[in-house]
Amino acid sequence: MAAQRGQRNGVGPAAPNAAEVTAPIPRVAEVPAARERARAIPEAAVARLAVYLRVLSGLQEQGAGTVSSEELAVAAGVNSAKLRKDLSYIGSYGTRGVGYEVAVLIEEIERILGLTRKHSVAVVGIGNLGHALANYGGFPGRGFPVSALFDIDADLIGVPVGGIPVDHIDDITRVCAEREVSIGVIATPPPAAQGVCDRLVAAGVQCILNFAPVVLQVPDHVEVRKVDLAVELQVLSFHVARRADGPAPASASLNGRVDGMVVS
Amino acid sequence: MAAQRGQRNGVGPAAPNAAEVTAPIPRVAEVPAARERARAIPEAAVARLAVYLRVLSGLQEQGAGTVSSEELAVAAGVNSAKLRKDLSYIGSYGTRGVGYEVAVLIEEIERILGLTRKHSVAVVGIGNLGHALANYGGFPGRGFPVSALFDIDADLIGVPVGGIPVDHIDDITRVCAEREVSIGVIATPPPAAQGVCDRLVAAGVQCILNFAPVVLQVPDHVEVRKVDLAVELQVLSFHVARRADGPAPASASLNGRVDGMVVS
DNA sequence: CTGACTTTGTGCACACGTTCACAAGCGGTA
DNA sequence: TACCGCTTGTGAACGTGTGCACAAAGTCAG
Repeated sequence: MAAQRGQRNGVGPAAPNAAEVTAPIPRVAEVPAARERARAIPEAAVARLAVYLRVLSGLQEQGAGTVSSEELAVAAGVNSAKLRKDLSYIGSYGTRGVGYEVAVLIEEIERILGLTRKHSVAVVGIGNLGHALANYGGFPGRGFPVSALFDIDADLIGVPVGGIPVDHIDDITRVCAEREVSIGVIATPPPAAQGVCDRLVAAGVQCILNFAPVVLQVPDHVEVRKVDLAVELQVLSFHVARRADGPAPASASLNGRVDGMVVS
Repeated sequence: MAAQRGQRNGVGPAAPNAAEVTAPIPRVAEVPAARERARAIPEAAVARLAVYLRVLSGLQEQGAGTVSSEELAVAAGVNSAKLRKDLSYIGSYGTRGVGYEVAVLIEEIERILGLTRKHSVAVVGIGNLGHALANYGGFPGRGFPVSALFDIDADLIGVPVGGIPVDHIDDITRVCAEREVSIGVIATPPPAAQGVCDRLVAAGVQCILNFAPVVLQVPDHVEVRKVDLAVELQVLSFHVARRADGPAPASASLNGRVDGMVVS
C-alpha cells in the first residue's frame, strides 16, 4: 500500500447528503469520469474484480449471454450486494430487471484492470518455484506473457524453460528494457531478493510480485505485492489452534453441501 | 473468511479494561484469558504476527537480546503503533523504557500461532508448483513438515519428491489419517480442485491452502486460504494502468533509499 | 531516593470496507 | 399504453482496522 499520502478530499464524517456524486449529467460523459473513477476503486475490490473476470470467462465459454448479480456472486463466492457495489465502481453496465451482459462486463473489467495492454513479465530466480511460474499456463492466457527469465547460476543460462531462454541476472537491465518488461517476479532465495529488487527497479520495472520471505524496500513509485507461503500456513495454523481450544460448537456446521463430485 | 457465523460474545465497544493477562485473577468468569483472547485477534494482525516472527528469528540469529517496537516495525515494514497494537493482542510482554525481549516474543507468537505443535501438510497435485512446494525449505524449518504428496498420474506414484514418495489420490483418506495431516495444499489444475478439496475434507483436513484459480465450496468448519497468481498480476496491472493515466507526479518520489546492495 | 528520559500499551477518532434495504429503471404482458 | 415483477445501483448504517498521541511504567544517572 506504500504511498497513499495524498490527502483525500475532505469527505470527513460521511458527507451528510453531499451533492449527488452521480452528477446531473447523464452518464454519456464518460471520458474523464471513467479514468478518474479508477483511482477510487478500493484495493480489495480490484482483487475481486479479477475473480469476477475469471468467472465471467467461464460463463462465456458456456455460452451464457447475461448473468444476474446473484448468479455471479454465488459463482465468485461473495455476497451479491458486494458484487454490485464492486461493479458500480467501474460504471453502470447492467440492465435493471435483466442483469449484466457477460461480454460487456468482461470487456469493461479488462479495461479497468489494464488488461487490454499486454504486460511482459520477467521471472527472476529459476529454482523450483521459478520453473513453476515460467510454465504456468495461467499467465500468457490472460495477458501476461512471461518474456524473460533470469538466474545467477551459470548452468542455467541459455537453457530454455517454458520456451524462454534464461539470461544472466547481470543482463537484467538491458533485457528488461529490450522486452519492455513491466512486471517483475522475484522467486529467489531470501538473501538475494532485495538486490534483485533493486536491479528490477533500476531496469524500469514498475510492479513487483515477491515470493521471497523478505520485506522489500522500494521507491514510492513502485508497487509491490507479496506472496508468502510460510505466512499463509501460519495463519492456517492459527485457526487450527484457535479451534482446538474452544469447546467446539458441537456439530451444527456441516452445511448443506451435497454434491459428492470427485476428481475425474 | 468463510464461516464467522458464530455469534461473538457481546464484546461490543471494547471490553472496558480487559483483565491483564499476567494477572492471576481472571475477572471475567471465563477461563484462561490468553485463549479467549486469540478469538479476538483480527485476521490482518495474525498475518502480520507471522511476519514479525520471521523478522524476530533473524534478529535472534544476529544475537539481539531485545528490540524496541520502532526497530521491529521498520524491519517488518509497518508502522510502530500498529506493531504495538498487534502485539498487545497477544499480551503484554514488553518492558517500558526498554523494549521486547526477542526470545520471549518469539515464544509467545509461536504459541498464539499454534506453532508449538507440528502441522503435517499434504500437497495434492505434483506438477511444477507441487514440486516447488514439496521442496520448499521454508515449510519444515518452521513447523510444517510436508508429510504426504498426492497425484493422479500413475507415472508419478511411488516416485519420491523432496524425499517423500507420491501416493495416488485415491489413497488420500487413508494416508492423511495415518500421517495426521491437518493442512492440505491444492496445486492441481482448476477442474480437479473441488474434487480434491472434497476428498481432503472427507479425510479430516481442517485447513486448505488453495493455489487453483477456483472458488472452493467447503463446510463451515474448514478454513480456506487461497493464493491466486493471476489475480496478483492483474492487481499489479491495474496499478500500472492507473499510473499511466494520471499526469504522473513528475519526479518527487525516489525517496531516500541509498544502499546499492546487490545480489551477491 | 529522586528526577529525567525512554518506550510500551491503549483510548480515541478517523478512514475503509461491508452489508442492508430500497428507490429507480427496465422488460414483459395485457 | 399502463401495469407488474425483477434486478440494478447506491445512500446510509455498521463494523473493522489504522494511526495518533499520551499517560503509565519502567530504566538509569546522580
